[in-house]
Amino acid sequence: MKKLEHHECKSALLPVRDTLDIIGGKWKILILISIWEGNKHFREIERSIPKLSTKVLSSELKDMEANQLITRTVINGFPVRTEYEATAYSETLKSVIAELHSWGVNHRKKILGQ
Amino acid sequence: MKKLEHHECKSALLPVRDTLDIIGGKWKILILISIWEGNKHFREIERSIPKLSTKVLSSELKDMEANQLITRTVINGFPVRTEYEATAYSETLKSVIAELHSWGVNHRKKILGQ
DNA sequence: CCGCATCCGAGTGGATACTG
DNA sequence: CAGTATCCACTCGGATGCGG
Repeated sequence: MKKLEHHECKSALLPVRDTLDIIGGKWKILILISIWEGNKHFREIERSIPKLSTKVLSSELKDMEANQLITRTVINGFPVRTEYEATAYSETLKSVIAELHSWGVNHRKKILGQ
Repeated sequence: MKKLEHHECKSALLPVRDTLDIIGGKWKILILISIWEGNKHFREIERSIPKLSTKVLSSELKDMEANQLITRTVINGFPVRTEYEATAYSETLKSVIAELHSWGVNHRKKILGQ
């Protein structure tokens, strides 16, 4: 993708903020990765991420469902079980995460090597 | 850059979080863009970004200086003036921002088109 | 097992005033 | 002009308990 020029930055802001709102929190990427790794159930996801409370997990999952990164399926029976799964669409975030990762690796090298 | 595979995600997390910490706040990208657009002085930057208080601006600028995205130069005289400038290094964020932007544009299209 | 409701403390961020 | 200090409202998020 081409680089943004300075004069284009202002108009670029809203979508940038949208994206940051969606993946920028403290937990969303962790949760997404946990699901990518195969965790499907609420407690499974909770246990896979230290320090994450049920309240926060619950609200994060709702956001992510609204943004179509995951699906939520209730399986009737007793006890009730719920399955969360990553959507194909969520895969499109991988290039974004890859870019964040790449910059972060380089930045860490730069800051520490001084 | 190649896509991340699932099993690589865990090790990818720290650098991703680093990057999000650096640009993920509510203001940092706005401030960076304001400086890219030519605003150099504290009050100039403040006035260019609605709702941004001096306290927050002050602390954000410190973070950004620590991360070498900007430089701070005090010009003696009276009244004292200070110049903030974006570093060449800060330009490396443009591809990250471009990726966030591109995903955000597409996401907005997807969400609204329903 | 799933996940919401409630309570509550800590931290964030806004407004304003003030110093150098 | 540049930035800090203070006060305060508000939000966030942790702990816990409960209902389905």
